[in-house]
Amino acid sequence: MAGPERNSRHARIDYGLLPGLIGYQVRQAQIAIFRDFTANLADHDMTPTLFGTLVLVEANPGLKQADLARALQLDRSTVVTVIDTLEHRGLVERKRAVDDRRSNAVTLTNAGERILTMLKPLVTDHEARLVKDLDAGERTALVAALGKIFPDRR
Amino acid sequence: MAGPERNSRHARIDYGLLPGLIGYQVRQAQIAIFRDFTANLADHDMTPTLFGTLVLVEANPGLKQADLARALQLDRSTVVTVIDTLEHRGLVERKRAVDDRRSNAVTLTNAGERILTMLKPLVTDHEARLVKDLDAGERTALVAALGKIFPDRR
DNA sequence: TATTGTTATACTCTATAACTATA
DNA sequence: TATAGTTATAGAGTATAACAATA
Repeated sequence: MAGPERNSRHARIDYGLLPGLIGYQVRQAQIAIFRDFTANLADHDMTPTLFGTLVLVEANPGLKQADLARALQLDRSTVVTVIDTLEHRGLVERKRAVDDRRSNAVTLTNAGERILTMLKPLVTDHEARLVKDLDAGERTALVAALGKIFPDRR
Repeated sequence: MAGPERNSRHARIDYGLLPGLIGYQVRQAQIAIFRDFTANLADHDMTPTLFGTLVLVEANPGLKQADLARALQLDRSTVVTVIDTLEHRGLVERKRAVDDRRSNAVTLTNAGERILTMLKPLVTDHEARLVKDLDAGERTALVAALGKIFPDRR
């Protein structure tokens, strides 16, 4: 067949102004990232939010749920569900905070520490796939630029 | 006030390895972007997916639903819901495609054209807020780098 | 045989509102 | 009065599986 048609059997479409929009690019990237993350960690039934929670609890033993909510931009009620999930799996524990008895101090269990040790290399592999087409400078610039997009982080 | 304490009454937490992860940064940015987008376009009850669909249909009159699904990384069944929503609002129309009678050719209505003309400046404002702390070079680099993260786009 | 659109269905993630206990 | 955690509930967005029509 002559003419400008491409090899793909799918229509070649015009993305209009979308490719120039940060919002569009971030959204599309996030869909791809989430798929790769969950596929790569499927054996551990792990999502980015659950993993991030484990990392934050490890880095801040006794972290309070409200602080976790602020850190991950989640509602307090959503954090209850997240901690419930991890607690049911035996990966974290809630204890009443000594300095403020309204709060829970969340800590990793030994099992939680072990899982996190296993997960980190998998996440490193996942990240390596994401940035495989970026050089070191592009990668650093990307992280820095993204960080400036949500300046409401404390 | 002396000392390194900050003004915030909230705990200052250690983000551990999260800030270095592309996946984390993209996710946090996306949450912030989605909130700003929907707040800014609340009067039009518009989401990024609905807006993106209008843009793609405008740029590709007669676009087929399956192509839209590929372009936005959505399932075909999800696209049915998206087009239903826009059709019920009178912004797009489905017609049977002449070249392939399995497919629908989706087009903007006049109302859809008008709405899109109104929305574009609002999205431009939204985008300007997102990148307000980035210079032009950072902005260009960010778009390019994000585009390389989901290379499965056709 | 494969693809398109559709339907029915269910799942995940998230938020809102109201409650309680503490501060 | 305000905040932390919880519960019940609901909504948005998404996908899976099965189907009819068409290629």
